[in-house]
Amino acid sequence: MKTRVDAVTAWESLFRAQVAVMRTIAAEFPSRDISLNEYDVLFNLTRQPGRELRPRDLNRHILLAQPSLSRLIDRLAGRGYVEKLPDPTDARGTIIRLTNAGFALFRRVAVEHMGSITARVGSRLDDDELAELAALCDKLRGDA
Amino acid sequence: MKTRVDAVTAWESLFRAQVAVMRTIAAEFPSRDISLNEYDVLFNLTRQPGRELRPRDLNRHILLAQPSLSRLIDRLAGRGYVEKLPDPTDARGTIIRLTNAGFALFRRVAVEHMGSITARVGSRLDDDELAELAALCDKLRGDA
DNA sequence: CCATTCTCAATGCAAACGTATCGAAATGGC
DNA sequence: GCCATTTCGATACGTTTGCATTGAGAATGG
Repeated sequence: MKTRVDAVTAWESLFRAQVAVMRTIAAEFPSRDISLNEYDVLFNLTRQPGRELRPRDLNRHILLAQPSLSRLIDRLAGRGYVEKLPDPTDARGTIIRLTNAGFALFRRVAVEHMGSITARVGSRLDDDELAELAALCDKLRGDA
Repeated sequence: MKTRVDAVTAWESLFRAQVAVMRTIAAEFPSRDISLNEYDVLFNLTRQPGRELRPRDLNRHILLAQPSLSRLIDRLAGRGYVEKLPDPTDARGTIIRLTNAGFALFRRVAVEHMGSITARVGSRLDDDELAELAALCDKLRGDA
């Protein structure tokens, strides 16, 4: 069956490309104040209205086990980059909100980080290819 | 500048797709004898003539720091899945060779693992899209 | 030919991770 | 309303990871 092989091949290519790009980007990642996973949490918070999200929802976007994310959030909170608020609609839950300090840190890091991405990704593919790649990956993710 | 934004967007899409697919695949990953990273090492060894490779070369394909890979290999060797041989052409180097037991384990795990990939990846994209995605990712990786 | 520099793999150590588990609160059936 | 089940986030504990460094051998160049 042809599709079986193609699916595995496509995943293999995507995975290796991710490894190759991630290696460059991680090596160039700025700031000793924050790790890539921590940055990713800040990034996801900036994309939400009010810059806040419950851990459970954050966890859907981030490749970390729930306890790991829980501790990562505690570390960010300890440094003042996020704050933990009680969820009025669910007494079990917590709301993680990006602080001004966290947003400032994000913006400072994001500029340089996006420069790395642009240099590494933008140099290999042209605009049409980038758009095509994004469309295929969005379809593959299937959150649409 | 349009390309800057597109490159970042494309990387974001690729990265999130990787997270989404990896989460499914990792959850379904078979066998408690081996982790995904360990499987990846075995996989890369099977792709080489003689099923052997030096740690340095393995490291290019795998997203792990050199000391982490070094210890991962030791663990695999301790369980008999790979063997460490002296490199006749470089007395510093070691050659990591997949054992028969390692190859048998790989094949046993690979069948089920590729089933997960096919189910998750193959169900969202058709054959043409899979081929297109693979081509773009290969170009992005740029090992060519 | 020797000194300097570089590369390969291993080790010490602290930080971060995953699995298993827990308490508390929400949900769903009866 | 009540008990069983599920969900949310936190904690315990062993494992894995990365950074810094080391030692040994290869390459360079004067």
